Amino acid sequence: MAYRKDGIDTHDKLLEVASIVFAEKGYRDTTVAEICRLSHSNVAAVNYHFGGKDKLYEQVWRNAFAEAIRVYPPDGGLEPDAPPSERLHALIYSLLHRILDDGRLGYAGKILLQEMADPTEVIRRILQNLIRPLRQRTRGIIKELLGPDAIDKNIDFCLMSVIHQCLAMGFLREQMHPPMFKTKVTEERIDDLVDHITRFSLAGIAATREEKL
Amino acid sequence: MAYRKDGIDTHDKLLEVASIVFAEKGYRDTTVAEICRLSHSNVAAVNYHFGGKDKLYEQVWRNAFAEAIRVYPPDGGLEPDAPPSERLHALIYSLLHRILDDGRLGYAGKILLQEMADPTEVIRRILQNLIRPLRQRTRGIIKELLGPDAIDKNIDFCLMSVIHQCLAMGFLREQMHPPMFKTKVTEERIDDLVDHITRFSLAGIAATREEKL
Amino acid sequence: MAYRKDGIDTHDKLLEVASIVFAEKGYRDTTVAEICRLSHSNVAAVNYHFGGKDKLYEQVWRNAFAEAIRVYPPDGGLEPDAPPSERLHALIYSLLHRILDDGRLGYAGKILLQEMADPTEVIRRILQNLIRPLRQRTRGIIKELLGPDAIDKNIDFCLMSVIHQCLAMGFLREQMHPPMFKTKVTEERIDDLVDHITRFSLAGIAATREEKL
Amino acid sequence: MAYRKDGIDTHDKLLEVASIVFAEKGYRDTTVAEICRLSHSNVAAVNYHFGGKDKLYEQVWRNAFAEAIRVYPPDGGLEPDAPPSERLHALIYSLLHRILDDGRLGYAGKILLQEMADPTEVIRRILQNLIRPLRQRTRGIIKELLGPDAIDKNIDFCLMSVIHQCLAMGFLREQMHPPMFKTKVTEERIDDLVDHITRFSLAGIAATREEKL
DNA sequence: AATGAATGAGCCTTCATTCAT
DNA sequence: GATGAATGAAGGCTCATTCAT
Repeated sequence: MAYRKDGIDTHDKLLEVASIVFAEKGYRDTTVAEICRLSHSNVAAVNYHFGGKDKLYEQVWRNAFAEAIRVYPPDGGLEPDAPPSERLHALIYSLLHRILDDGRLGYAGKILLQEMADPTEVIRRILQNLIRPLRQRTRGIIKELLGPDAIDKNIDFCLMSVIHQCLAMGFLREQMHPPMFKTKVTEERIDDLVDHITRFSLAGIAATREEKL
Repeated sequence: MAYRKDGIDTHDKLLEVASIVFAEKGYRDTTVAEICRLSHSNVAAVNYHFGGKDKLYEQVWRNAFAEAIRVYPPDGGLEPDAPPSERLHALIYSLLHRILDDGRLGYAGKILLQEMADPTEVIRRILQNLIRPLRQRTRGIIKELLGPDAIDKNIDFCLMSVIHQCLAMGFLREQMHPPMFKTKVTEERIDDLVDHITRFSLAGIAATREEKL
Repeated sequence: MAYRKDGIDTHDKLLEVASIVFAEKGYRDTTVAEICRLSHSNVAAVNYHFGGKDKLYEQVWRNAFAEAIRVYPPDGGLEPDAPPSERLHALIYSLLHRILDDGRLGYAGKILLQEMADPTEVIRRILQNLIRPLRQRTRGIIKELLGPDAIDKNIDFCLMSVIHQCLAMGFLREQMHPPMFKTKVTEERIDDLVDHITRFSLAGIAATREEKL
Repeated sequence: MAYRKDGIDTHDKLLEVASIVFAEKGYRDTTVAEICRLSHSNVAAVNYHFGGKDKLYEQVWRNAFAEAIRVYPPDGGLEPDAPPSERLHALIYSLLHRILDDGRLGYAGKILLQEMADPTEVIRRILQNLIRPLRQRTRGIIKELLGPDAIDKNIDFCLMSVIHQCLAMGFLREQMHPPMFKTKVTEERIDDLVDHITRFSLAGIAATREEKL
């Protein structure tokens, strides 16, 4: 009985189901039994195929992140020598879509946020490795926008402002939305939001730059 | 010291310990047994004094929020007719301090963020009731800054930008710090950050306003 | 603070409340805390006044039985030399009313039945002591009706038939009523039932007597 | 013998032990731990195989009832057009044996009575579904014996008299025996009791019939 | 390669009772 | 005489993991 009825092997099915369940409930609230049940596998399957709940989670997470990067690359197809304002726009575009575009990314965005909010020890190291390039790229753009005299502290503060505007959308979207905003961020309006954050941030960055002169 | 004169000691000790443990581990990972052990109480103490783990959690949360509001009131002592830019500064000041100032607030900030990241059903209702006034206040300031012709969508987007810059500091501070920023936000530098976010945001808001003209 | 607001002392109030709660839920499902709460006493009151849950229960039971006997004495006011058929009627009358007449007896009947269905070790001894006289009286009447040649086995069988018709009313009234019978035995109809059981039993006894001739 | 080839052994052993323990102590006083211990199983075994204490209890109860009906079918092998007095005899025979014949039925009778005396919410529904046919059958026989002019009230009263004579045997056998009767109802004498109840009841029914003329 | 029965540690909660006041 | 805070034993249940097949 090596083959499944649906032609997907147990390993992949587990991974697929686990992505959904982990994304919705988080690591701690997800039970191995539920994943196996939804995968039409037996309860030992997770341990058999992945060596434990934590290992499965790590694998799910790697897949999610890789997929997010693949679909929405940070450069957005731009040449490295494009104007920094355009590169910032591309970066915000990719970051926001990764987080909010459930439709295309499956559960990658949700898992990313879940993990950031309540990090598992297993994942900390991966997170850092994967995020470092993103940080460097964004930092470079902001540094360019601020000019050669920019001090580290200001760069970091602007970096925070830009990135936090994007990331917080994921965290707070569901919790805060009904009570917080009148405008619901549907997938169709993500691009509006991208434009807003870009414009808002470019002005903000410029303002802190003038300050330094 | 098996028996005490009144239950206040045990009650308060339980609450204090619970604040710490809940803040550090979150609701789900905290065990009643641990709280009782650290409080030098019996395992039944939580049920006796609070009626259950969830009730204790709710109480901890209420205390944390009340304390945060008390120490850092949203108006920051400003008159209601102060200039909107000053009121925005005061608001960002109080919000950021509530979130980041562990020293003065104890565990209020951590618990607030924990709950936002991984909301418990118990808390949703409270959260909304308590946050609504804050949102209204902020929204009012931004509307003032944007002028009478501002459309809801733009107001909401600016509201997001401002609030998210602040809130995300809490979520991401620990997780992101080492890999993300060179500058560590110590308590001494919170005020720098407040100034930055205010300046950044005022410029951002102004930029989206010009757009609409 | 020796006196209560309502002028009933704690001891009696506990007893009264306990009668109700024990009758409704049985010994095991009744909690000391509930009795004390309904009595507006503190949780230690039961232990303080009665020495424990079991002791309180025993007291409640004694009261219930004594009250039942007092209100409906087994002889029904008849002279000992009344015709046996009348004395049987009086006995069935008193037994059935004790069991079914909640209105007048308070919870005596319910407790009696509760205990018979699921006897507590504490109570067994009391039950036997109190029931023995009743059994003897009933046995005497039936023996008279069966005549001098009656054998013990027949006397016992008729005794069972008569008593079980009455007692089972209590056990099965609530459980069996809706599904079992179209006729609901309200308090107004108890006397009809008394007449029925008397007539039914007299004929039954007579029939077994003829058999022996 | 920690692991078994299939779960049937453990499952059945659990069921068997549970039947005994539930029958002897009732639902509330039976602990899952005891059942597991006596079954040489782990404490989690009940939850694994049955989904909880209540589910196990329901299963035990279903088995007990099914077995009782199987061994002593209500018609006792009689044709439906047999004389009503014979059908009544068959019905009393099967009912009484179900209740009293521990030897053949295992613990079916005890559980049946336990549940009737102290009904669990879980079981109420089942009880009614299973007992309804029995009631209808008995009611039909009595109606036949009473003749076409019988009124509902009289039918119900006779139905009570017949059924209660049988059922009460189960409830009261152990509690009442020593103090109540000289004759112990051993299994050998059940048939004597069946004959007695049948004769007693036929005469009783006839007596109430004459009354109506 | 895969299964599923079985495990045991751990969790939250209930409750009768105790004890210092 | 009365209180109520505190206790600890016990109960049912969950869940990731193990192991014999």
